[in-house]
Amino acid sequence: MNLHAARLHALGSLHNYFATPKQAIQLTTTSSHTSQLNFAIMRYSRFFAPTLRDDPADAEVISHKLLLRAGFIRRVTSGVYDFLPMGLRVLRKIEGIVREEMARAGAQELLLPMVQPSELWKKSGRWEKYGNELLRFKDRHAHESCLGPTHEEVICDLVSRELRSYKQLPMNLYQIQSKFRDEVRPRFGLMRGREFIMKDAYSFHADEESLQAEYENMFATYQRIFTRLGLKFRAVEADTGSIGGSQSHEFHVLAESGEDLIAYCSHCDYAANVEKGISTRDIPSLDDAALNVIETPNVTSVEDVASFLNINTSQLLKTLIYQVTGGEFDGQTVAACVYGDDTLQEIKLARALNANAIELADDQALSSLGSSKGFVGPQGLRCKIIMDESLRDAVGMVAGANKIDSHVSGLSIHRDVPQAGFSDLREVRLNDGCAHCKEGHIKHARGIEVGQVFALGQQYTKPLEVLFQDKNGKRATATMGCYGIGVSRLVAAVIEQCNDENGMIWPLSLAPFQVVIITMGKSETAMAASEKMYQDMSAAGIEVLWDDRKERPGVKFKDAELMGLPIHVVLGDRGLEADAIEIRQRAGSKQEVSMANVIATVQAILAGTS
RNA sequence: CGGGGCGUAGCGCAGCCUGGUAGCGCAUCUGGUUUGGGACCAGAGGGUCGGGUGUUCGAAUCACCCCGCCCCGACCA
Repeated sequence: MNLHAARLHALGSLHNYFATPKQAIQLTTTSSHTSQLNFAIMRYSRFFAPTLRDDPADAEVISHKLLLRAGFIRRVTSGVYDFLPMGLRVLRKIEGIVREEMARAGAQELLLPMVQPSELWKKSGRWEKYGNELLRFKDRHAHESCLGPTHEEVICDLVSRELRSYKQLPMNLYQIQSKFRDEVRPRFGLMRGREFIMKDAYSFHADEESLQAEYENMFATYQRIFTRLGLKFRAVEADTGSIGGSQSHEFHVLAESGEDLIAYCSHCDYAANVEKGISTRDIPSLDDAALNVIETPNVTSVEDVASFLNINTSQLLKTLIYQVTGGEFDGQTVAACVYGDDTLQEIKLARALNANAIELADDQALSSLGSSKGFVGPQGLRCKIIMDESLRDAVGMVAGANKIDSHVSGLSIHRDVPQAGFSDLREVRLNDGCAHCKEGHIKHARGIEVGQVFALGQQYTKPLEVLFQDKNGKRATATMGCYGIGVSRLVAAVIEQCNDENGMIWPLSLAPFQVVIITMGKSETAMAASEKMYQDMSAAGIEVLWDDRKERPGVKFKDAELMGLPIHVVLGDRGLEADAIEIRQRAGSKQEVSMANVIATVQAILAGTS
């Protein structure tokens, strides 16, 4: 039989397997372990899971290293990966849990296209606003399209065409699908890919209360999902970013390698992304004084000015000039001020200005404002000036004099910068006071963002005209929420939390296989006992991989541990003769049981009763 | 986009400075000895040295350009 014919034959068996499992089991029991292609038995010797002994040189974080080493993924190009069978199995497990919980929450699954026409994005205004992350292209008819980074436009288009009555609302539709975002800097393997798999849900409502209820429903659903995935996580208040809307929470898996910084209160349950978090700071009490110009030759940075004048950095006013793109101040420069010992949070500033993007202005822009780099102050600047709330009543401050080698002292915001606007601009600092409970102080943690929920309101439903007839027979615009989970990112996030020096450690709910049978040696008895064990376990509904390779024991143990398979059943002549079969758990423990008790023991472990 | 680094066999690397047509470990294949924690011996296969141009009798090596990848920053569901 040539290879092609063998494949057809094997596929025939596979077909039978799906049609009648029992029959397939009979088919496989008749086959010996010398058969060339047997798709029904998960034999490691035939399984596509190429493991590596060394860490690949271009992997930095542990999840990326382990995913590559264990043969779960391979890189195709920057930020784009193949999922090999092992990786796909984990991905499917995660998807399964997400699907179960979304179904429980009352959401319905559908599938939207990845290729989207520019028209919809122009309607929502994001064709211009979304930036370079949106991969745009033209088809053969020169029609502009993009790869979907998210699906608000498409879902609104669909729903707008089918929604008639308030009686159809609320509804929550979701999909699990590939997204493409042309990230500036993809990194860390599955953690920040350009193409990635996301569960995105969109809910539509007749009113705000209904949206609030669904927001809470999804919030609770996310908590259940991440709990079932065995993760240590935290829900935090979040900026709404390019998705927009009025309210948002992010769900973060706590991990050192996380790209996000989370601020949380030591006392109450307040937690927020630093992009959004608020806190209280000590306001220095300074005496009001007259404005006075002082010579500060070559002294430019906050630290240098403070030490030159022998004052605290909190007495200084830090003024930063930004070039704004989009919004009311499009194309203009804007000055932003915080206390000298604070950091300006640029996302907050962009948000306060309703800008698409902000960028620190260059020296030229400074001089055209009549100022000079290193000596910028707000007084007399001919541009929009926005200050952090904490500066509202500040007096006696030191600021740049907008003149080389000069600063001013005695600056009073009310008196000297009366036109200033105020907004929350400062980044929360470690040990700041908690603005919510007023008792605790701010602490920091690193997180991997794996989910986010948004109350969008009518931001998309208005421009895309998602309309319905309300109770009174009047036309109304639907209210919307959206809810995302980074499914492929979760694969990495779980590994970041669950690993040791030998490799991954999958929780039972996510493991690519629950059990691996490790056959020691190649004696006929060990092979036959292993194959029978494989059959019996499969029949008992256990997901099992049989390591039938002609490898030495150490190699098999190392690979099983690297791949993090939870239960290892070791079958060798020694154990078989003594009727003491070793069962090891990847998480640590091991025991020996008689052959007759192996399956019951494994089932007890799987049921969590052992 | 700014800064730094890298690109030589499937993986990890040496060779480059000082030009002479490629090497090591692991992996793979064959044979043998092994077999409860990444074995050993013998043999073999596999590389247009990221690509192009130039300098040169001769380029992995020197010069220039391009491409790709990684890290830090900027940016970002």
